[in-house]
Amino acid sequence: MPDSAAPKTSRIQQRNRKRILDAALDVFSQHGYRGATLDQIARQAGLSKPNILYYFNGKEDIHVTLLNQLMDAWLAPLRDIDPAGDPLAEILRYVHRKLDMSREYPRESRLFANEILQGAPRMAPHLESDLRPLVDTTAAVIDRWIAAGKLAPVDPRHLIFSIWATTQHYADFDAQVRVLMDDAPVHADAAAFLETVYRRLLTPRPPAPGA
Amino acid sequence: MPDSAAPKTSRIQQRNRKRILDAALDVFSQHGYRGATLDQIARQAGLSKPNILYYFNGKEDIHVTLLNQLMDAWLAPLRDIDPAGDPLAEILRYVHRKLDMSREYPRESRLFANEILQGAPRMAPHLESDLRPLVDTTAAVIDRWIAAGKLAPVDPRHLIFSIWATTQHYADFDAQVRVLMDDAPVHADAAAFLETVYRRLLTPRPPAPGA
DNA sequence: CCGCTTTTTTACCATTTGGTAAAGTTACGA
DNA sequence: TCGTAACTTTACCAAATGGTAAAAAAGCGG
Repeated sequence: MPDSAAPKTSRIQQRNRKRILDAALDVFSQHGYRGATLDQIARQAGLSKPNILYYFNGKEDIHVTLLNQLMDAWLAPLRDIDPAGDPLAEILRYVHRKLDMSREYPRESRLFANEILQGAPRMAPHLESDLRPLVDTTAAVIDRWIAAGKLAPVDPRHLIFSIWATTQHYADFDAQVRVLMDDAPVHADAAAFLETVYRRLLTPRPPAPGA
Repeated sequence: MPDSAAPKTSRIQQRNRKRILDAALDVFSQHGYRGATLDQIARQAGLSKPNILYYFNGKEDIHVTLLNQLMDAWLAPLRDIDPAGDPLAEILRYVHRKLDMSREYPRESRLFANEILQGAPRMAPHLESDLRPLVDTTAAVIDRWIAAGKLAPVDPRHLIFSIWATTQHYADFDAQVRVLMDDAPVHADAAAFLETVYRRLLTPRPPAPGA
């Protein structure tokens, strides 16, 4: 019976693992992997350090668990682009979802940013195995939309990069944005701005008549 | 004679300070402030740790020196936007210069990215005193251009953010870009893409005839 | 209520890290 | 070439950090 064994995770185990991961998300996203300490995570989680090491095999284990767990949620909006939908609407919806995630999950955004900034030492395999195929198929979808004249021609991969960059900027560089935008409705304005950017960029225009 | 004293910095002092700062740029940009160690910097610089502390007052001193020193170079392209020039050309030139800097000075880009990501603890004063006024005046220039009908209307601050985000992305998220763009001419393609983006976004179009 | 498993705490430890003291070495002007 | 100031090295620390051992304390099915 290697399969249907008893429920491996007790109530208390589930609660504490969740607490630890939430605290770790706070600390890792703020200080990066090497800057975060188990003591900080323990304090934030309201547990002792050895107790944390009862639930996880070490600092790296916590970090990797977080990364794996978040990867899916992070890529969901890209996965949800519907090849059968209206091209411009699909892209704009994607932009807005990514921007919303920047606002609602800034810790997750910064965790990834930190990891990529340092060369993705603990995430490279996932980029290759999860992200890359997803980007490949999405780029192919966009290329088909362009070929069908439904979108103005652009490089689909750089388009995706620009969407990531512009939306995540509001989470990752929040400290800077905040200095430059004292109490303006940043998120709403950003949404309007990005809507304009991608609408003007992608709206197909009829070929100039002539020749 | 508090002013025209003897040359404070000997040849050897200049050389070693430069070595240390260059090594520190390597290490800080790769691991972030807390992740960097004096031993790493020392090894990279080819000096002993105490010798490094002969030239700088401590780890933080090195970091702050780097940040201050780079701030100017980093903001130069923004400062060079000419209010009397052709609006679209000025913006596009700015975009290309920023993109070039991403390629030629990725360490500097990552150093700043790390600092901002962690809340700009050692740079907040500079953001307030240097960056903010510069962005304010640049935004005013762009607003005037828009009012004069030389650019399509957009929020100038979010425009600046988007330029920063899209150009620095290629340095800061290089690890990700590299996974997704195996041996394509990333920089050239990015330049063409961004040219298209900002040209389509900012080219003023005559108001639709009607009413 | 008992006995066994799961969870938590207490008390440590080895290594790393930023930093210092002080002795030694080198450069260089008089 | 000699003396002094600039520079470098050797030998250390104290604190912080990731991690462990083992005892104590809860939980919990019977």
